[in-house]
Amino acid sequence: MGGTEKRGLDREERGAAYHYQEKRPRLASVIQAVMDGRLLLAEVQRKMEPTLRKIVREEVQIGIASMVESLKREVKHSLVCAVENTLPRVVEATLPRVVEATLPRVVEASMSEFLRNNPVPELGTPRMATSPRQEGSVERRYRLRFNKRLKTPLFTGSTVLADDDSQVVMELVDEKNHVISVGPEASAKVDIVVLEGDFRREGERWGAEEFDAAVIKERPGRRPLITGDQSLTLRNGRAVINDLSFTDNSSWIRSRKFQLGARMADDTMRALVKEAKTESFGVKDHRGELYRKHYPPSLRDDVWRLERIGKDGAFHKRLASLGVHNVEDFLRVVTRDTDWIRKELGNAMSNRMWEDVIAHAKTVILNGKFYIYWLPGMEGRGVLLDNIYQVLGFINPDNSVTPVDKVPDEEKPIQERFKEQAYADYEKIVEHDGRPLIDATTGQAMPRPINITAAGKPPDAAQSRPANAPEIVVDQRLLPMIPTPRPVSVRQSQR
DNA sequence: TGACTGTGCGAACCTATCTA
DNA sequence: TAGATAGGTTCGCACAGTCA
Repeated sequence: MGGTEKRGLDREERGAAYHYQEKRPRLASVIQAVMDGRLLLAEVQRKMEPTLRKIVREEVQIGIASMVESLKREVKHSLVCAVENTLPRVVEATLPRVVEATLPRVVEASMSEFLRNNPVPELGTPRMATSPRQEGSVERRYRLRFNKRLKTPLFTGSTVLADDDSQVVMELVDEKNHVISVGPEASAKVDIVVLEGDFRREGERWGAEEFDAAVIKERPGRRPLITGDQSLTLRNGRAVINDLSFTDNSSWIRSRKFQLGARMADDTMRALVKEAKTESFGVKDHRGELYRKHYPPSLRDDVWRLERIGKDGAFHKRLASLGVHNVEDFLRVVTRDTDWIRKELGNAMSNRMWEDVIAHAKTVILNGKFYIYWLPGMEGRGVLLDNIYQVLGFINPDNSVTPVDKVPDEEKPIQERFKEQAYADYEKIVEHDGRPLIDATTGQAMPRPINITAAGKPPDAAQSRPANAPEIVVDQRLLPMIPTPRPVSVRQSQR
């Protein structure tokens, strides 16, 4: 097993390995490669640019230095002093701009002259009038964009979707964000690539070369990092990403995050169209999704879907041995005897962990069913409970129900004994047969059981789930309905 | 044969408790 | 109070079985 290379180990080294920077090629070797026909035009330009940039910078510096010297000779001593004090700052401030403004023209002119003097038949006529390699050299008129944010976190093997579960659409837009639907660009091919997670922020400028340098390839010996729609063809400026998934997690990369990027497949198009990228996101092992906790959990979820209870972990095994297999089982046993189940889990379950488990479990959506414990030897009397055996009220012989919060004070001791008896004899609790249940104090149908949190309030799933947990919307129409009540004689308060 | 899926193993990580 | 320790969870890796 590769146990020596676990989490946190050698990440920097691995990151560095994947960010191997190509050494700057010597001009002579580049020229030789071109003459041999081993380099394509784009490669030539990419390899020569650093050298040419250096030459231009040196020439500009020499020119400025020469100018300063002649100025010095021509002005009086006092003026020379002033110039000496201010010029360095001026030069420092203007030099980068001078270089940036000069470099593209020099590169272009040098390339043309170089290729005129060194004709390479396979290369044909130089076609790149502008360089997309440097943002700012030529403003790219259009840009690609992902129409929506991605749904995160992503898992290996899962299809990449937008945060609203729709498909992600690639769009070609202009500077006013209008989709370009006509012209050759609107039906061009687009490549989808994976980028390093810390590559630029939204709105920042970058050049094509920087973008390409941030592209991540799969780890050695592994399948391609993404599979599916890696090559799209725009139709009227749009292309749907139907089926794209990651084959590997993002933990091995320095930033531990990826971004999806999109670039025009054709170099000519890249001179006109800026690349797109998404926000950075983590890609987790597929098992992370398989074992993911549910927010909120459902009554039928395995108990390990609750926070702090690991699948096949110690608590899961202990609960299973006690007959607690799902969230409903767990909540029922908690309602009946919190102290007992708490002790059964042992000291390893700290108070804080216990609070987390309970808080998560109580965000469950109840299904609205009623349960009844019929008191033995007391004809027609029973205890009305919800799914998780919280007492809702007490059933009277006339089939009406006194809600638990409306029990007269003088009856509370005996009702408390009924409740304890129900919990002690819980195996005889049965699901309600559907007869109408009428609130004895209002004459209205008994309200359907609602969720009661530890704080005594209905849970707010959006508040209780962690920030990164997906929001689950429960369709209330799918929940069982309480039978429509028949008008029956309302039990008036007779005591 | 390669991709996919399930699972065992073990290291990293988190949290609470213990102890000096 | 801070460091050590212990117990539990999470997650990456590797491997075996299955399937197209």
